[in-house]
Amino acid sequence: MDLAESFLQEKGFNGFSYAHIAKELDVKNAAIHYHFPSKEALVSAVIQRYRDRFKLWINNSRVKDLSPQEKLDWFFNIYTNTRADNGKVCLAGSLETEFNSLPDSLREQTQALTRELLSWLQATLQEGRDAGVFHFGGEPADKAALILSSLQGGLQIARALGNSKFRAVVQQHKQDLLAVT
Amino acid sequence: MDLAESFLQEKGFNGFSYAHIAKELDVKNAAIHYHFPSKEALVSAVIQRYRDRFKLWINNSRVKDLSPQEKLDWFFNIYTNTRADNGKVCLAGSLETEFNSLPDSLREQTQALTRELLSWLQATLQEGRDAGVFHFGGEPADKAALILSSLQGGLQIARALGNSKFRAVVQQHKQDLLAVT
DNA sequence: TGACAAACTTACTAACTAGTAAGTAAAATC
DNA sequence: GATTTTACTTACTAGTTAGTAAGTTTGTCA
Repeated sequence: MDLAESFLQEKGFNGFSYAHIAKELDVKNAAIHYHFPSKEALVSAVIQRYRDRFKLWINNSRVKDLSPQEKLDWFFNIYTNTRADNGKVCLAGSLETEFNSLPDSLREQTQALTRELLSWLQATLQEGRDAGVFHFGGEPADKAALILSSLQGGLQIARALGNSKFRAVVQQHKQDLLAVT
Repeated sequence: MDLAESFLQEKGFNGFSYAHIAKELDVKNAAIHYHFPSKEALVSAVIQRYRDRFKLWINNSRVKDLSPQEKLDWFFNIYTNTRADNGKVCLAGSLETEFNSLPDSLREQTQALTRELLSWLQATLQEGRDAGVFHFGGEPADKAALILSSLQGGLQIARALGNSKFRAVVQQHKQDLLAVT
């Protein structure tokens, strides 16, 4: 599952095969089918694990009790670390690019994951604006959509044009949110 | 080339084959190899055409003579129309997701395309801020990276969660840029 | 009318894809 | 000590992939 997750983020759903994983583990192709009957089942388990992990984090006091600014920094850092790890891309973003060639169950998993990221971000933005530390007009839901989009897209652009482009995105968000208007 | 471009934006580089194009055109597989010796050559020609088209547009007086606000609207509309056309995704974004499994010449083409989009956007933001119609702190290059990232990412999120998420991104950008601080 | 070239088709290949069926070795359980 | 379960391997299959070589039709031009 670790390898599948890595491959998804590095090469996309259509970019890796059972053979890639088998070679890496030095086992045969069929050994993976023993644990996961289909590629669909394997990737579904990977997304589920990712969702569970995120849920655990945001409900843990280590994140829950942070200030809105620190929460946002924590969230940005997830993406910064993803970027630093072999230029990986957000799992949700990777799956969305190939959404049209995904089996139904994986589409649903991708939808659920994206919804969960988005709603946590929305709540955090709301909380920060209510506390007077974030400044933005419009709906928190819209600002959340903008920020998540740019993080997903930023990781992709960074692949072509380098790390500095991703850092620029994060920095600009902080500038936009924290600037006293 | 039209079909290849569509498939790239709908299913990604690894998501379509010569067979898909051949079937659509009602010709044999080998007929495409006659015109484009390799998939690499085909996709390279598609990206080059896309770059040429963008260059033509931005240098045409119909776009060149617009106000910064109108220019930005024109740019946003490219993405809105891409979204409306079968839920397609930005060509650059599609290629970046699979950047790691792309042949060298396509990586270079993708880099060049992204750089061109980014530098036009940066110049337009600069122009708008100088004219006093756009309001943002920090560097125009960073704001350009943020906007392009979010448009690419927004098209992808829209696949999972629907059109409204993409509209939210565009609306929030206008809110952020035009709000008098 | 004949030569030539453009745009194919037919018929392949070698490599890779997800997935399966049957057999095996070792460890856990009764 | 016998039985069962776990975690594989061996040996496949049917379908798809990009790509090739040789032959065919069609239109153009001298």
